[in-house]
Amino acid sequence: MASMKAPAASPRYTIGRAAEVSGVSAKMIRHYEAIGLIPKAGRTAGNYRTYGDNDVHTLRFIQRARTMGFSMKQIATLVSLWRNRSRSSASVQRLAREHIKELQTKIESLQAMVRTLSDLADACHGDARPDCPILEDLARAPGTTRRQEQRG
Amino acid sequence: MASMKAPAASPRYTIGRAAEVSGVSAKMIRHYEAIGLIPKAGRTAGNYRTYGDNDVHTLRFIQRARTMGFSMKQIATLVSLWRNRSRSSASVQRLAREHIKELQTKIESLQAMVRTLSDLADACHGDARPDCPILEDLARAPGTTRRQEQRG
DNA sequence: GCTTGACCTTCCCACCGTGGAAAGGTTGAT
DNA sequence: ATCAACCTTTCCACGGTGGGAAGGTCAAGC
Repeated sequence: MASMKAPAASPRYTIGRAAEVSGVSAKMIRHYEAIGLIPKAGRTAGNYRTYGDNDVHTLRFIQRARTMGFSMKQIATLVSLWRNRSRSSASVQRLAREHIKELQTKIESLQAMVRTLSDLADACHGDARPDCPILEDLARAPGTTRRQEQRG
Repeated sequence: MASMKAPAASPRYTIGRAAEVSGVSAKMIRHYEAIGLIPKAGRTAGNYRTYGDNDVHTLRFIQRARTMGFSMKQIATLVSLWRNRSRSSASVQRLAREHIKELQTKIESLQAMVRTLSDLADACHGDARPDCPILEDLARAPGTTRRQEQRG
């Protein structure tokens, strides 16, 4: 490796810098290390953690996976798949599709809540009087006839 | 109605029975009491908590509000509005509409995740080869820094 | 009586993901 | 030498829920 302009065996970042450039807070970087999601960082003589470009790259990967709503556990798998050059794209796709299903399930249950609440809020006259279908519904005994609430 | 309405002065439930009929676990009933969401339960001579019909009714109210996705804080407000006979239906409606907005925001962000992931999963051939647009996307730097080409 | 087992009590620990804060050490610049 | 900005570890909190330990209570059976 006699390359002159070489990226200098990757610059070292402190945790604060790594946080800045990766978008993961210093707090969370330490946490990820503690739970074994990322390897233990190297240390300076003064016991400061140091990070290189590839560490930062990993952190960005994790960060982006978080914005996609993957759990820590799923991310651990994703990271190891990412690192494993002999992975199959099928395994990654499977994980993604499973996560999509989870997301859709969550979306549906939230939508059901919205439907119910919207109906109730619409039925509520919303003035100074105390009568309120929303409270009446919440107070209703289970088993009472309900209108819509269930998709389909 | 001058006659006695109750054949028995409101049956008393143990926490386990109250949990059964309200759908709130005994664990959570104690928790709700601890955080002041419900008043401290009465006790028997043997220090057991006792609950009456109205307590159970409140628990069911809380339970139903949970299934609608209201937070504990919102539920605390709802319960007090429910108890307060001079509330305005407008205040309840406002709370509900705010919650609906929160739910919709959450739904939208989940839907964005689904969209992104679905696109990526569709673009992934999903076979034994390691090439995978999903990982490539997660690894992609937001700024630029496209150092480590993952098979361009 | 006494034992058994189901129930209750309190208390502490865990999860996930994140942030806050205390109390101290290191670094780099003045 | 001092000061500010950074780093270190450790503990605590949130929302909500569950698990379990160690002990008390109660109703039933023998």
